[in-house]
Amino acid sequence: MKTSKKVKPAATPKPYTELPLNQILQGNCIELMNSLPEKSVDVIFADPPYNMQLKGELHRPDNSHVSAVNDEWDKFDSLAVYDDFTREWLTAAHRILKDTGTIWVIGSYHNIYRVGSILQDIGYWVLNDIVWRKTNPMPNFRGTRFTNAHETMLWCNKGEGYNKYTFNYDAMKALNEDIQMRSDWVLPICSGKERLKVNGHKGHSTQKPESLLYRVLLSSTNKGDVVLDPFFGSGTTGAVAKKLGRNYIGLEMEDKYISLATDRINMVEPLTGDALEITPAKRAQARIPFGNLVERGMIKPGTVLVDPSKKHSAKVRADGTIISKDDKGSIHQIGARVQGAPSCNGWTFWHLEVQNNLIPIDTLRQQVRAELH
Amino acid sequence: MKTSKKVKPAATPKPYTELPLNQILQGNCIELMNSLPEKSVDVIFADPPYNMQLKGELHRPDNSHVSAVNDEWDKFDSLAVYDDFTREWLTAAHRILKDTGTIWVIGSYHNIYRVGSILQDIGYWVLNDIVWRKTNPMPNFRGTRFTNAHETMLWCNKGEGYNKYTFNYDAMKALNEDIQMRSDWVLPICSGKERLKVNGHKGHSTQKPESLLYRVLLSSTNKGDVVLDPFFGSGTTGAVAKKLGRNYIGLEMEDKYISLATDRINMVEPLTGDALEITPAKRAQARIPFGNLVERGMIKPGTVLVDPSKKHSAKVRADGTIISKDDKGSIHQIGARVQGAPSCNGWTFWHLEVQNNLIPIDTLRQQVRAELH
DNA sequence: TTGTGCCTTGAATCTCGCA
DNA sequence: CTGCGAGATTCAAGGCACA
Repeated sequence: MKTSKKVKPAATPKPYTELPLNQILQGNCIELMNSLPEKSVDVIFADPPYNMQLKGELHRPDNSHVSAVNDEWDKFDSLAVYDDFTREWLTAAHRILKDTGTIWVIGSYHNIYRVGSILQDIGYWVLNDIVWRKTNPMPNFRGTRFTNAHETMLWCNKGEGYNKYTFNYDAMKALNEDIQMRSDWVLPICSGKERLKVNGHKGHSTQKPESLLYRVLLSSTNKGDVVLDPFFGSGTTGAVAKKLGRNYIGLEMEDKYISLATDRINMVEPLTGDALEITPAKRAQARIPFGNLVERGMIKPGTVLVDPSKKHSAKVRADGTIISKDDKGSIHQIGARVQGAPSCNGWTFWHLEVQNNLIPIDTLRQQVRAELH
Repeated sequence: MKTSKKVKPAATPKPYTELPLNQILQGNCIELMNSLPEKSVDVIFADPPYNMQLKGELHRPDNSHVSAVNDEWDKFDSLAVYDDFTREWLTAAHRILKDTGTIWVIGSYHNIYRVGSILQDIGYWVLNDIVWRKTNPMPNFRGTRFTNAHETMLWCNKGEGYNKYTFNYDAMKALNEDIQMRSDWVLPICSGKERLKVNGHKGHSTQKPESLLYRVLLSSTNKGDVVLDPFFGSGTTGAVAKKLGRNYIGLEMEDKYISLATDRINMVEPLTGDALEITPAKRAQARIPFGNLVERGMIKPGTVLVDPSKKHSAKVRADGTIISKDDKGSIHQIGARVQGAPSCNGWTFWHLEVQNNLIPIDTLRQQVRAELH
C-alpha cells in the first residue's frame, strides 16, 4: 500500500482549459489547483491534515485499544513545514476561487490556529468561525484535560470587500426552527452505516459526517455551483454535492481513497425538487447540571438546602457537590443517602428556604432552561 | 477621558522582589510583567484587545508608540503590529509563569488565530481550546453571516512535557453532574445586575461573566494560588479570585478601569470553609500498599481473591504479593497478566467472596484510609 | 415486532512518583 | 534522566443477539 502514495503524474499536470466537473483528479492538490483556470470555482471545502502529534498508545479504561490517526499523510517534520504547506495550498486555492467565492477549512486546535493565521496573512477575510459541537465525542480516557468535544471550521471570502458571496440566510433560518443559525453547530460524528468500511475496518481514518457538509453546502452554495475539495479522502464533499445538485471536483493523491470515494458517490441518488426539503433538527431538553446554577451565582456555595420536611439539610460546595454530615456527593446521591433510599431526584427533593417559603431547586433549573429558549 | 490613556509610569517600573498580591498595578502590562520575578505566578488569564486597528493603545516591540488612530494602515501592517504586540506580552507572560503554571487567553475570530499561532511559536503547548457558547448572543442584524454566538479560549501550559499543571478533573466532573466536562461551555453573557454601569452606561465594553472565570479558576487553580490578569479591565478575574480564595494581580493602564475594578472587588465577600471545598483527586489520597492490609490482618495469607466474573483467582501470600497458577506478583501485575491486558487496577479488579457476595478489596483500602483520617 | 442488554468505537497532542 | 511499577481512567450511539 505504501507505493500508492508515490503515484503522481510524472510532470506538472497539463493546464485545464475548462473545469473537470464531477471527477476526482489524482495528484498533489497544489499542482492540480495551479492547473485549473483562475476564478473558476464557487466554493472550496478543505479538510487538510491536522498534524496531530501523538506519542504512545492509548487504551480505554476497559483496556481496549484506541485506534489512532497515524497515517503517513498526517506527519510533518515541524510546524514550519506544516505552515509552508498550508500557505502554498491556500494560495493556490485563492487563485482559482471566483471573486464571489468562499472557502471552508476544518481543523482542530492542533492546526486551526496555523490555518487561520495564514488565511488572514494571505488576505482572506474571515466571515465566521464555526464550531462543530460533537454530540458523541471520544472521552478523555485519562482524566487529564477537558473532553475535546469540538472541531472548528473557518469560513472566509477572498478578502475584505468581496461581499457578493453566497449566504442562504433564510434556508439556514428555516433549518433552525426559524431562529438565526448560530456559529455553533450540534451534530454527531460519522458512525454507523454511514461510516465506510473496507474489510471491516475504517475506510478512512477521518471521514466527516454528511450532515456537516450538508449544512456547509446548503448555506454557501446554489444549485449548479462548483465545489472543490483539495483533500477529498472518502469523498463526503462529493457525495453531498451530488445529492444537493452541486458539481464537485475532488483532488486526492491516494489510489485507495479515490476508489473508495468513487464507489460511494456512484451510489448517491441526487435529490430532486421537494425532496430537497429539510428536516429540522429535534431539540432535546437541555441537560442542566446543578453545578451550573452554582457557577452562575444563582446558588452560592455555602447555601443550605433542606428537604420538604426539614429533617435533612446539606450545604452547597464550590464544585456543585453538597455535603451533609461529612457525606459529600451530588444532590441526587446525598438525597438518596440521607433518606436511606436507593435513589433520589435531587432536583425535587432539595429546597431553598426563602422568607419562610421552601422553593425546590428545580425552579431554578427551569429558569435556566427558559433562557435557553 | 482621552487623557487617561496616556497615564503611564514615566520610566520602566522598579523590579518587584516579591509578588504584589491582590493589587492592581497601573501601567503597560509588558513592562509590568517584566518587572515581576520569574516563575512566580500560577495561572495567567488574559482577555487582550481584539481590535486589529489598535486605536493607538498599543506599542511596537521597541516600545515606540504606535501613532494616531487616523493612520491608514493596510490590514497587513495592522496584523504585523498586532502580532508583535501579542508576541511580546505572551513572551513576558511565559517568563513569570511557574513551570507548573498555565495560561488562558480568550478571543474571537478576529484575533484568536493570531494568538494561537504565536502561543505555539513561543513554545506554549495547547491543552484545550475551549468554546464559550453564549446562550444570549447579539443576533446578526443584516443576515449576512451566521450569528456569532461564541468566543474561544486557549488553555496552555509552558511547553510539551510541563505536565505538572493543575487540572481539577474531579471537581469539573462534579460540576457537570458526574460527566466529564467538555471543551464547549454553555454560559450566558454578562448582563443584568452583574454588568457594571457608570452613569447608566456600560462601565467596560467587554466585561466577562463571572461564571466563565469561576469555571476557569476552579478547574486550573488551587486555593491560595496566584492568578495574574494582564488586561484587568473591569476586574472580573480579581472578583472571582477573591471569591474563591485565590490571590490576584491585575495589570491595567487606565484610571477609570482601575477605579471601577477596585470598587467592585472591595464589595466581594470571599467564600470560606466548606463552601470552598471541591472534590479531591483520587491520586492525591494516601497510598496504601496492599501488603499493609495483610500486615494488619485484614486479609490473611492464603485468602483467595477472584475477579467479578470468577474466571480468575489468585491466592494471597505473606508478603502481600499474590499467586495465580504459579505466576507471582503484585495485585496489579497479576490482574493484568491473567486478563492479558496491558495494565490493571488490582484494587478494583480483585474481590473477596464473603457469604456469596463479592467485595472489592478497594473497600478494605478505604477502611484503612478512614482510620488514617 | 419490540425491548433489553452487551459489545464496539470515535481526528487524542491522555500518569506520576520514586529509585 | 531513565526505567519501573503502582494504580487511575469513558460517553454517546449504533449494531447485534436474544428474549
